[in-house]
Amino acid sequence: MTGYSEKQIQIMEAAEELFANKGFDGTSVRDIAEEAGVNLAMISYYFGSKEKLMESLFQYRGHYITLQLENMLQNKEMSSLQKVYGVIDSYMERIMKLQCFHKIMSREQMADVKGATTKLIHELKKKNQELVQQLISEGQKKGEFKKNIDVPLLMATLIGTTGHLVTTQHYYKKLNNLEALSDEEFEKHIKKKLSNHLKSLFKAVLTYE
Amino acid sequence: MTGYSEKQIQIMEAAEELFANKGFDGTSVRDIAEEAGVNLAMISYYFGSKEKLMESLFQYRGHYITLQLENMLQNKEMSSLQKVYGVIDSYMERIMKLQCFHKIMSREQMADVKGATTKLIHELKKKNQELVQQLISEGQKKGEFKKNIDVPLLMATLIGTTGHLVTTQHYYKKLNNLEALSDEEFEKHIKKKLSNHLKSLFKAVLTYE
Amino acid sequence: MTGYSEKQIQIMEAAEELFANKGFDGTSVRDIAEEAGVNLAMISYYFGSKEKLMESLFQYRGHYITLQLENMLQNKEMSSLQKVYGVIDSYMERIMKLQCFHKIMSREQMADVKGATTKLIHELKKKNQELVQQLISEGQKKGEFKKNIDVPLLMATLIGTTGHLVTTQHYYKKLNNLEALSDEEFEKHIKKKLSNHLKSLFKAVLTYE
Amino acid sequence: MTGYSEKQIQIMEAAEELFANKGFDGTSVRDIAEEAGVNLAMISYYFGSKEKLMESLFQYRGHYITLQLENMLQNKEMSSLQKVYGVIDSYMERIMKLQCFHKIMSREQMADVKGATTKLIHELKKKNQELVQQLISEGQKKGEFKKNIDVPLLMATLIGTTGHLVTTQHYYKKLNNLEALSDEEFEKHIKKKLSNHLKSLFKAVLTYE
DNA sequence: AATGAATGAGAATTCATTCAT
DNA sequence: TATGAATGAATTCTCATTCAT
Repeated sequence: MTGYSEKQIQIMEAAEELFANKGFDGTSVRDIAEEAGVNLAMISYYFGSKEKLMESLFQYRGHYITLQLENMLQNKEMSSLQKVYGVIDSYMERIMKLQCFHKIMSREQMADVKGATTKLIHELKKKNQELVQQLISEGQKKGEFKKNIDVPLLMATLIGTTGHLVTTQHYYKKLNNLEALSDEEFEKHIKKKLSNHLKSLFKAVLTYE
Repeated sequence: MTGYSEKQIQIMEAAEELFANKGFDGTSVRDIAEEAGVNLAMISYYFGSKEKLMESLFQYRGHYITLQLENMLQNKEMSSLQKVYGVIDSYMERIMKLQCFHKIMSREQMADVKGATTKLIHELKKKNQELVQQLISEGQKKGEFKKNIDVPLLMATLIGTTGHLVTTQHYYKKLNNLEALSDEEFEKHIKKKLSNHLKSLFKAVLTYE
Repeated sequence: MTGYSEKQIQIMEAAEELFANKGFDGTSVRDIAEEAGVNLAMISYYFGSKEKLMESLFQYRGHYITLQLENMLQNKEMSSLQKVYGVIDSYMERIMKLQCFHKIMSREQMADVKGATTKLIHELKKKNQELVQQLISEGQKKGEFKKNIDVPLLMATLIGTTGHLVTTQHYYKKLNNLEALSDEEFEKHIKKKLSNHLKSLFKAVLTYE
Repeated sequence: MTGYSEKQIQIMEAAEELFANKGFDGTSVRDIAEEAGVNLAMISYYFGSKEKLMESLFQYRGHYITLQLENMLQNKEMSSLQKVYGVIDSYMERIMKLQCFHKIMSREQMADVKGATTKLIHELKKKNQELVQQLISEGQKKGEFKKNIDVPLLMATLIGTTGHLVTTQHYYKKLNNLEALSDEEFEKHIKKKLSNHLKSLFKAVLTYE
């Protein structure tokens, strides 16, 4: 139970796509209302303001984003590398599923003025980094991983590479002659490639071989 | 000779910072005029419109961005890996120097509607990818590099990691307790770390050891 | 029997206070609903519109306002001056009890466009003036009062002085260092002062000594 | 020199009339723009907002209102009663000339929320009361005036009577069959009547005969 | 070349009211 | 009888741009 009505979700998802592609300021509430197929005044009615709609969206998606990974991390039978692979796939999967929301987050992270979303983003990043740090430390203790791993930069590579690919997929498609592929095929293609790429990258950096 | 007067550059650089941090639509021409310390009407007067100011900015910075690398790539005395290292440092250096402009480019790449900047970005990406491709191929021919290198994804890692770090440096600082550092110190710190990180990443992925 | 349900009165009294202090246009039906603790739609439901609510309020209060004085005026044992004093006290009392309503009337009287309230106000003023005129004439006939009394201006002094004090009591309090007094104490204080003031004024103007 | 351009004054005077007759909230900036014959956006352009336009109006008129009386009060040849008459005429004259502005002030004084105008009104009232107090005291010292004069209530009578007449002149006209008179004639008529009325009132209350 | 003044278009939001239940 | 949801119209204000000088 998210606490949002069907119509509210309809509005948030319309806003999500528009915010992702046109930016918050580039999107008018008219655009959102039209895209969502609701009356213009409903947006203020339901969310109070455009700003608060954005906050609601963050809460709505943020809720979904956080409580992942934990049970996998506690699994005693997986090797640390397997767990890292799990993190990679899970992260990638999540971004792929919430592409629009991640574009919005990317945009927000660039802003100089700290809005209501800043704190949420900070906490999300903190939590993610801690989980991965924990995982790497575990691998190091077990002797699986090298010493001297720079976790923050490793995170930057995971997040940056994935994010870059997602936000520039249109260019990627054109640059690599994949325009014939349907959206689904392309997503499948890119997921596989990216997964392999990141795994080989992480393996090379983390392990002794 | 860039063809831009001092005042025009003043305006473009003010716009650059604002566009980077607040987005194109989040920045008003009034903001720009104020930041640049020029009369409001000057912007339309000099550039025609806000849109065209953006295009001028791309031309102004794009001009600077492209004509790099070539002579280094033709150097016969450097190993391929050294050249790759050169590319990494040169790219990183460039992004660091033009952080604002790169933020703008990141934002633009997310947009769905293809503006006047789209073509420029596409060509830039194409050229970069070709140069690196060429370099990798050379390394492979020389037996320095492994076969089966996925250049587009490697580019995504280079660009994505660097870009992510630049655009989220504020979070990085806070997350890693580096807030005491001055901007300069931090930049130096991050450059070194990132350079090492990317080089070890590329080395691990490209070479046989 | 006024013909209004408890809930309707609740709404009208909430509206009365808000209209008095914020003006008709400065008060939203939402404000009224909230203040009255009723559902927003109830107001249209019960009164038809905000405008009609105002009219109902005028009817509700107007009803109460008019049917005063008459029996006192017919009293054969009071002197004319005593009757004038009675009018002063009765008028003052009424305004004090219906301060909010009188603020609303003051506001309405300034309006250029003649609303539904205009006629009611006109009739009220007419009736009042006639009654006082009658009373003065009686006093003149009896030789108690001077000739050449300008009744309309005398009314203006009665109404104007009282009204001014009521509508600006906040300033009066501050200007005369009475802020320590409770609302009740202040009302008592002001009533007494004003009664004395008006009576001495009227006595001086009306009588031969 | 008021510091306001011709166009700004044009706007303020249009606003003044509308605010007086329809109230601040009952007047839209559209109304003002239309009445003033200027473009809608000019109002924000010149004054920032509707609220600030109101403040400017208060400053514009307040400026004119205050610096009166003083030299008359210092005149050694006039009797105190003559000076009081002077105050009455001067006050009345002022209100008659700035009828609209005084309506606005009357409205503002009823408001519960203290806006930017509150302080100005308070100071104006304070100054006025002090000047009159001073004048009465002088008359008392000279033995011209009675002891035990309630100055604040006397002020209420001056201000209230005049104000009431001004704000309800339309009713006064109709009630006293003066509708045939032109505006100018009526103003002349009312001025004379009111002046006489107030003077006789004050004389009766202040002096020993 | 440069600018203060001006403007039409469009922004977000609030409003009184109505409707379906 | 009563109400949560919905809406068209109108609100204030900001915007990028242009014009007269």
